[in-house]
Amino acid sequence: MEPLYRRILADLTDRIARGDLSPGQMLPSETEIGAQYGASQGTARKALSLLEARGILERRQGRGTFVAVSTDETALFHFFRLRDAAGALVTPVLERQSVTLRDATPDEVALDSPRVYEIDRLRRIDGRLAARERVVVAADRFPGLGERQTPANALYPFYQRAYGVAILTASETLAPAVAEAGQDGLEVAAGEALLLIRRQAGDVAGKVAELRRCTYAMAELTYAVDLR
Amino acid sequence: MEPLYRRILADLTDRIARGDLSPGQMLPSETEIGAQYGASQGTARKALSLLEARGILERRQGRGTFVAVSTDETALFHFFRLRDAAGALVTPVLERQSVTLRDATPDEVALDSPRVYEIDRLRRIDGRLAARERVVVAADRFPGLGERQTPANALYPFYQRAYGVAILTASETLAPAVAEAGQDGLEVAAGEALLLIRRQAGDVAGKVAELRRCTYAMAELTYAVDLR
DNA sequence: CAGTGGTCTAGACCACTCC
DNA sequence: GAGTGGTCTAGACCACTGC
Repeated sequence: MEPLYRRILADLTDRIARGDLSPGQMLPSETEIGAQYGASQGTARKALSLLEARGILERRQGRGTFVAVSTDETALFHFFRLRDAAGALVTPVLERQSVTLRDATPDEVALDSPRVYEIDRLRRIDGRLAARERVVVAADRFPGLGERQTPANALYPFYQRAYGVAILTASETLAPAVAEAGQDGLEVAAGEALLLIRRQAGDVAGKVAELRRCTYAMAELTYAVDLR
Repeated sequence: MEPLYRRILADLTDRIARGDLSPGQMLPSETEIGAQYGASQGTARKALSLLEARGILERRQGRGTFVAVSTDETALFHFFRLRDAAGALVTPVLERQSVTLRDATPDEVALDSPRVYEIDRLRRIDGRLAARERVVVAADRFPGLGERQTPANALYPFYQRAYGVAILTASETLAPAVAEAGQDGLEVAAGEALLLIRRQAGDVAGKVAELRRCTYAMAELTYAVDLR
């Protein structure tokens, strides 16, 4: 028998993943949610606290409980790890990007979709073309992405705003490399150090929602991680 | 007024950090801990659950609550992120290591100690000298480290077993680099890709307990991270 | 079987936010 | 002042562990 708080947890997660509850929306009080599931306030509270710990909800004493909203700040803070020599956040500037609709390749099975959009972005760091990011998402989860205005900066707030897809987790694989001249369309010299990053990003329900392959020319840059 | 559960939390953390409660030791039951602090079982439970979430305690229904023990497995799982091309854990083999007692350098102020031990390790990956790790700890927290037998593999279980210092967190800074021939005493050719990693590792109380500077020759290797 | 943590309740009071 | 989450209690029953 599954504990009551787990059922509340699963049901709320599901409703948020389906878009039944949207970003920024206020939830009923603990007492009321408890009543809806035939549970006490304490049991509803347990589920709500767990959802808060996962970053799915935000709760504030005196205000209420809200579906967490992804902003440029939170997205950068969680998922953008490039820092300069002093440890300060680096902000690449978009040079150009293209969006293509195509068939998924075999190594994109995790997206579980035959058709995908690929967003290809070239960005400048300190004036130099030093970042190339190829982002792939399932076409059926992001319908009409090719016709939309895609944002110049963080994609995750856009995913949430336009499609209700909240990115909460990512697993990355990093490898250093030595550049060939002009590799990946970047302004890099042969023999320069590069950092190659592959990312799988997951949504509220833990499903893979995005894949990326990035190349960064790393003169003076570092990648910062916290392990727990 | 600080909430009761926070005082229990802080006090237990402190007792573990001081070595008053040692790794593997069983704690009293929830009810009894509550009684010791003049609190109910539910309040003690809240503190204990938080300590479990932080990895400081381990709790098991029917068995009891125990101070978490660092094993080779948990240490590798949390803090050793090198993987081979297939994503499997890489196991470097110790070639040789040396331990030196010396004055702390200015960039080691985080250790808050005038004297430090430096453990310098060279390790083989797939038969090649491909890993150099320089580990620095405060001499007064690890007395006699130079005279002890230091382990061939994971240091963190050793820190905990021998000195009661449990490593729970680490922030790392990664940078790719291009090797010079024989750099850092490794068997690397000029122009090969390297990964440089600096780490600050924190203990139960959040204090910096260890610094490391590592160099890895990365042919076919990757570094895996999970972001949340 | 006794003892542990895990779930759940019903109710109290406090701290904060907003009108 | 009304409504929210945050803390805390006392007690119940269940599920699991180990003797």
